[in-house]
Amino acid sequence: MAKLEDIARQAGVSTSTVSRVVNGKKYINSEKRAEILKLVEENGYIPNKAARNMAMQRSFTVGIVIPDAFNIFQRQLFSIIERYLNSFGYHTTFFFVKFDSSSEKECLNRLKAEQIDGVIMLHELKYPAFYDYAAKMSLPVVSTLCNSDNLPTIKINDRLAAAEAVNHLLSLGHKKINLICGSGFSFGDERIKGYYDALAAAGIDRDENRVVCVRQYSSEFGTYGMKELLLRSRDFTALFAASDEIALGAIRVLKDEGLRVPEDVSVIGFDNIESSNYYIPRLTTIHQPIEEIGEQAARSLHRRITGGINLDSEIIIPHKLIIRESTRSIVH
Amino acid sequence: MAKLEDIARQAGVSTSTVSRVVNGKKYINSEKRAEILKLVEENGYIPNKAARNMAMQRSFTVGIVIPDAFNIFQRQLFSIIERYLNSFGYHTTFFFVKFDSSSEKECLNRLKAEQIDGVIMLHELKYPAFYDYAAKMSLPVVSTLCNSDNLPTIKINDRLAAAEAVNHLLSLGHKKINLICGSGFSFGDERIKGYYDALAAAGIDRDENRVVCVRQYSSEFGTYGMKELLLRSRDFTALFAASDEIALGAIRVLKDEGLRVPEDVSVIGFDNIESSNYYIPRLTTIHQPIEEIGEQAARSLHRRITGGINLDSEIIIPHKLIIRESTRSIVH
DNA sequence: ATGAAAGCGCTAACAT
DNA sequence: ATGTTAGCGCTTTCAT
Repeated sequence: MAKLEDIARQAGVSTSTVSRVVNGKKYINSEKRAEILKLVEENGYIPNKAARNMAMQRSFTVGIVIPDAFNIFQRQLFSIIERYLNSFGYHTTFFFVKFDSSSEKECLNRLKAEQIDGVIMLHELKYPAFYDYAAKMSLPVVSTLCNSDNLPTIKINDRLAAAEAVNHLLSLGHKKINLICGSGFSFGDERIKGYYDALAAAGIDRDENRVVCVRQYSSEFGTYGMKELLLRSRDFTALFAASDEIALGAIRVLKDEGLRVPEDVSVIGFDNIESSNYYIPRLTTIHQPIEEIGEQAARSLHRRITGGINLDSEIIIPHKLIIRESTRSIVH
Repeated sequence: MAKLEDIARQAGVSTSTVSRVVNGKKYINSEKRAEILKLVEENGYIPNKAARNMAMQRSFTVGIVIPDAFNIFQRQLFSIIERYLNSFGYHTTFFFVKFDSSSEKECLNRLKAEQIDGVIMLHELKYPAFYDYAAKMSLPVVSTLCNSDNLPTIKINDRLAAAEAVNHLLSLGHKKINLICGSGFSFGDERIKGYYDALAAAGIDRDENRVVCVRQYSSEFGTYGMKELLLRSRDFTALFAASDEIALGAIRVLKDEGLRVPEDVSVIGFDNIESSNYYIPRLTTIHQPIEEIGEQAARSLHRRITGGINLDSEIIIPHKLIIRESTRSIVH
């Protein structure tokens, strides 16, 4: 591969001059600049990233930390973030991390090895050393969807959104409302709180038998949750699922048990993944404005990296209730 | 951050010795080794990746090229590949590429900038310079799911699989079988061929009015395809969708038009994505053994990078017909 | 406006 | 078994 020196030799100038031209610095004779640019083009010259990283002590790349077992919604978000980061001039590197400490440690090691400019968390790491290191290096970190360690965060208000989902069910006349939630992320706890908030406001007693927590936010775990709930009691008319995928799994089980949605039980999901609009029945859900969340996350990190001032420590993106076919008025 | 030199100074040895220890080289005094390892641990020392890349002229990372607008199935595959590459000791970097030449060029530039060890293609680039460069640099490249430029490839036999899907429909008594296919990838063409193969073998005339091609393999585009087909004629009893996501979109439209699946029309998909088993009705489909495809792709690339000999230029992974609820015998 | 030279952190050939 | 030394390809201060 052609390198800076090759171009310099061909142009009869020093490597510094070529470097300046390539990096768009000022104070360059414009004829020389044109000549060098031409040579760069002809040779298909692209600067070596490792060398540049080394010299500049930074990498122009940001890390995205995501759970190894991520669901459709998270997958969608991370490619959106990637796109925006790119538009701000960053490369992206992904840190897939499992729910165990050796995996989290591995993640920290990569942070040390690569001289990353900043990181976006779609995952809540437990490993304190990670945050310590980031703090020590004053490495900008923002959190999105979830939040850990009081990082600056870009997300919807999960608690309010969950309450709104339950209020929708309540407004339809439902009183016996089950909840299947996922675990492992703080937004799960928030959604549970929102569920209880709405019920309390409606004067309905807290009943923990109506709540089940599953390990993942996937359809598979949705089926487990629903089966468990069915085992406990058949006396319910509505279900709030903490993700659309959980909802789809749950509806599947309901159907297999001879219960119709929405005739016998109303189901509301959360996220508004693409397929919820193609499901039968179309899923009523809470829309998370994923495009905007991704954009704000990338933008916020960019501001921090470039030393922006007056930064919000929390950006709340407005969610929205999407009423479709899986919920309806209770029949008395 | 601690660097090699710091450790060397503390241990009272040269940097080469520390380097040897860190890289697990032989011929080291075992006491010194222990001492150095202890220091490495205490200092939380992790080698700088850029420096190592530079010195070794390689990066221990492999690039994965994927379409910017990738569907659920491709997303699932790429995280599987990432996992296997990791187990072989590679880092992974993703090249999201759009269907335009500037994006493909950008992809080539990154290939030049980073000293990538090899690449796995989940996408078919048109840009010849990409392949030229890879050839010139003798950069190992393998293709999976799709195939371009006669790269070594790991995939199912799409043509046979499609024929098998159609044969399943045929065996159920269907004769008027529509096809919604996607475009942009060679496997789409293969599946169309397989569709015609099966029909021809059954003595059914080729009828291009039964075939529609959409731009993406998503549910959204599935709805477009189905609407178009419905516009042309209602005289059909079965549909072969070239992806599960297309199938879901199509079934949605069918249902909206008052056509029941499978009572009025049988639908078979392709891929066997997770949600096809939770859909209502559960989707009959062709299973692509995604885990195995990912593993073989990573393994094959690894062998090429490490200079393996006698490498297959094509690995065909066996697919499987999964019969569920969306297809049934025709009612006469 | 341009060049010379030092240095980023590591590896590896060579010497001992 | 270990140290010395010369790069890897780039950026950047310091001169001029």
